[in-house]
Amino acid sequence: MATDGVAAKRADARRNVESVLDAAITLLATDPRVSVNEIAKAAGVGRVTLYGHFPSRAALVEAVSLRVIASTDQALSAIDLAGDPRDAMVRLLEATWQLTRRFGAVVIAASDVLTPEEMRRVHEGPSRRVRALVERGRDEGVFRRDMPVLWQLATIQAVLHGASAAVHRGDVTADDATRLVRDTVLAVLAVTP
Amino acid sequence: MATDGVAAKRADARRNVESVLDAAITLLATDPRVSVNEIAKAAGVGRVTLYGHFPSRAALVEAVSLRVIASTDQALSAIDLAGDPRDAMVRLLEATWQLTRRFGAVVIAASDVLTPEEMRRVHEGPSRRVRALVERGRDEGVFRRDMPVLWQLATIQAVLHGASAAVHRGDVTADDATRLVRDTVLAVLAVTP
DNA sequence: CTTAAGGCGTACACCATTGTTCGAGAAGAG
DNA sequence: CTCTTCTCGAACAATGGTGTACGCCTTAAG
Repeated sequence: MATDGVAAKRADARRNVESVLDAAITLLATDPRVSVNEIAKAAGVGRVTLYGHFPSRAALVEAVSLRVIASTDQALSAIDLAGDPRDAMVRLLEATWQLTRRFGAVVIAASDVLTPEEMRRVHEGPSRRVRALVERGRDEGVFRRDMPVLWQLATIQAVLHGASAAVHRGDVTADDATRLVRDTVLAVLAVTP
Repeated sequence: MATDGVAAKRADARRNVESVLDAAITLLATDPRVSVNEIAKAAGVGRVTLYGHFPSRAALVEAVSLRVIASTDQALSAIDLAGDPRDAMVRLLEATWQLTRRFGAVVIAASDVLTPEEMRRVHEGPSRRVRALVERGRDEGVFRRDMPVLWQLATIQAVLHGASAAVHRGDVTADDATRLVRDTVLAVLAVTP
């Protein structure tokens, strides 16, 4: 009965776990404090069933975070970061913007649950790539060096977050935002003439 | 007994209202969901007493919002917006940055309580000045025109918010942030060479 | 000093949310 | 088909927050 050393869940159980994770990601991405009830309802599953798979709300949020991180890491690792740092940054931004739109406020939900240490570790993966690229651009003289790298990373983060809010608010369309994020970040990073 | 047509509260009552508002602003500025209990405790006042002055948590948050708005409006109306738009923007940013640091997350608390309509109206006051300045800069050819004004405003907002977070996180000092906010926003607005 | 307004703590009702228990029934695995 | 696993709803306890009622004490105002 066990194809593995471990339990081997039934098919509908695995299906339900998937539904719950999907629903949780979708809802948490726009409202970090949705109730377990709403998540279960959106997943087409009873609340008790959900608790059968995740021992607590915190555990669910953590599972969602891990999935988001994995998805993010996978998407970003596919990006070619070679060549002119500006072009590489454009590619990286494009992908990151899609991820920001998709996952948005999950980070906030996570920060309510994960320890600061875990949060730091979780952030590190994706931001490492951006950081490396920014540093290379600085070394090659195409990105300005009169600001701390950490500040430049924070600004990129802020622009992405702000763009997400602006789209949600209806100030700009999602398509326009792609271009605007790109141009804005490049303007921030560019060396002053 | 009534110097006015109205009630004329006792001296300690007015003092307590002040304490509560001060404490509420301080606490809400870093955590938008503090409990009434904590606010009362921080104000050195019983929870019941607080409810004697504000009928509900929402009413308190609204009063705080009004006070913050008034304070903001007063601070910003003192800024000279004439002359080179870039210099005027620097002055405006300096003041806005101080306000952002001081009041921070009050906006978030407000958005949980006020209707979207009220929120819009409340935001309009302060953002009107920034908007007018950005538009003048565009007309005079010193700010770029290949982005929507709304986007530029959103970006300024995002940079300020991000700076606040970066300082809180310890990535940069508050003093450095002043300069960095200035340089970053100017880079975003400047016409491309 | 007298009086009324205000402050304080306790206690209570109310609500939403989390997490658990139970038993009947549906659905997958063999 | 049978057996085991899983689902589901209802019901329950616990928690933590909001808002109210009451009685006693303190303090400002005249």
